[in-house]
Amino acid sequence: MTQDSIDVKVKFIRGFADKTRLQILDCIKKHEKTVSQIVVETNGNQSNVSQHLACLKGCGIITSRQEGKFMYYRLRDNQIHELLDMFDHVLSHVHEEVTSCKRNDQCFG
Amino acid sequence: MTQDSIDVKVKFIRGFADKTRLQILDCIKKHEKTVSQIVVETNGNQSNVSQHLACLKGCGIITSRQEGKFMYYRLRDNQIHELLDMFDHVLSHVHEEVTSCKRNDQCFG
DNA sequence: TAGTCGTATTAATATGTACTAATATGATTC
DNA sequence: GAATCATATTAGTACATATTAATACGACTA
Repeated sequence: MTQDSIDVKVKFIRGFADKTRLQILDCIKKHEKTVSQIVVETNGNQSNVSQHLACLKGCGIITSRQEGKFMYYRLRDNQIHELLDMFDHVLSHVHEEVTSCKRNDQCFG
Repeated sequence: MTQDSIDVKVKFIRGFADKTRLQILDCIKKHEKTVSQIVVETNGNQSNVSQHLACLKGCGIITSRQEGKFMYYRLRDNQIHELLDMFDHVLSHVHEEVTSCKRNDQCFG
């Protein structure tokens, strides 16, 4: 694996590694939504959501289309959908261990 | 999705969202290795690698077994292996966009 | 064309996380 | 049991990232 491709990989995965972003993804998982819909449904604030959407887009996780003054965001493609499902699936196995870990040092675990 | 389970999900995914940790995972992907083997192969330093291993373990991504003074680390199970493969697979599609993103604000994208 | 609505951007701040160096622990060997 | 080897932990620091509030932009509408 080249240095470059591992950097891209980190960036891509990091797109999923945030609570707000996972909430957004969950929110638009079934069908596209506008920014304000997402803001309401995730109980977020507009600026923050907008920034996370830009981040997700930059990571190749979502795409958008404009319709008048609205921007609709949706998952990039079905592979992203499958990846999200895979997370849930794997997590159903690991859940207990992850929960019980009480590490409290610099490495967030 | 409950608040609790989304927190666990974030934690789990974050386990993968770091260059050093991805390098470690790549290193032990095929078979278990000792800490010092990993240190050498990833060109890391002992303390740092050790901390990341603890992190990965706390995230439910790897497990370990002791043999004398050696600790062997390996992927937790085949699902983790599949997840790593899935990352590579999805990335082969998204690669260009992620690379070309030039965002440079607070949201790392 | 002024005003409003939806979204994006900017700047400031607070917090989280990775890294390094130093030290501690625990198991082996002499 | 002292020394050595493999690994873990701790403390300090630097850097990255998330959040908020304020502001700007762009597209409709009256």
